Amino acid sequence: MQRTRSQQLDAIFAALADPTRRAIVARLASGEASVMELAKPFAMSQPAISKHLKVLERAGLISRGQDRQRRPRRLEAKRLAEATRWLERYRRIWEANFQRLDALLEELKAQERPVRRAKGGERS
Amino acid sequence: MQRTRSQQLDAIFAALADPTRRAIVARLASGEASVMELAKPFAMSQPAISKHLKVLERAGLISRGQDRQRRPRRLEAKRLAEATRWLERYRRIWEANFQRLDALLEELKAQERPVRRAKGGERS
DNA sequence: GTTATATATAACTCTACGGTTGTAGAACCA
DNA sequence: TGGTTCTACAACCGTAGAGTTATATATAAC
Repeated sequence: MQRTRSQQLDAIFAALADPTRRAIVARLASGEASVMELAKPFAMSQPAISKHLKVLERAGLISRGQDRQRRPRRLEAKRLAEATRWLERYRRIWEANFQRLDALLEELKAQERPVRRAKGGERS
Repeated sequence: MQRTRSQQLDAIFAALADPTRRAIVARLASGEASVMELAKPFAMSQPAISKHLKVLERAGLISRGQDRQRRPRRLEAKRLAEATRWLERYRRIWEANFQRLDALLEELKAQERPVRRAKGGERS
């Protein structure tokens, strides 16, 4: 059902907005693990963990392997990178603007010209 | 009420898991804006936008200024950086492990020694 | 075959979220 | 003063999320 890029980001960020799921990601960063192994550290039922894994999987953050009855999960770094890219982008833009703003304020201060915004509310 | 670092990450990622809020962040990356200005592009009531702004604010991603009746919002790049740091961390670790795994597989293949996992399930 | 282990699914509860409308309050304008 | 503009708040509704227990499926072991 072809998800848009925006829907992908929805899924990725939503998946990471839960401490249990972030802990799972952290755990998987040091190697693949079965559902049981992943469940062990948490005071939570196995189905609950399976649900969390499903969320992470739908977000593309992890994938399922196969080893006998086990279905070990592993990280998919691509999607982590995708989220990172989104964040980095706006952080950079904003930081650039911040420096521009600094420069602008210096300029205005030098000119001693107070600015009153017009009703139309034009944005730079 | 002193939020833990984990709760902060909860709030940040949850805030970014909504397309409207990401669009608002994108908009604010190019300069501060009033609630009305932020609401304009969306087919959504003003209170809805105010709610979204509250979510972003609770996550520390934006802050409120004051200009007459307006309460212009601006980005707080610090928190974007915080989320980025979390993501980067596990992406890097995993990528490092991925390369180690490659090396390990080469090694195993060279030795032609099939490994059967013992019952205890020790993790490397 | 039976039994055990590992995982997934179903059905349910409870709460949080994203939207609505209506209204209140604060700052400006005439 | 009265009216307009901008924002916030309250109450409500529908749906999705995170957990539960119970059960089903799949692979393995005996």
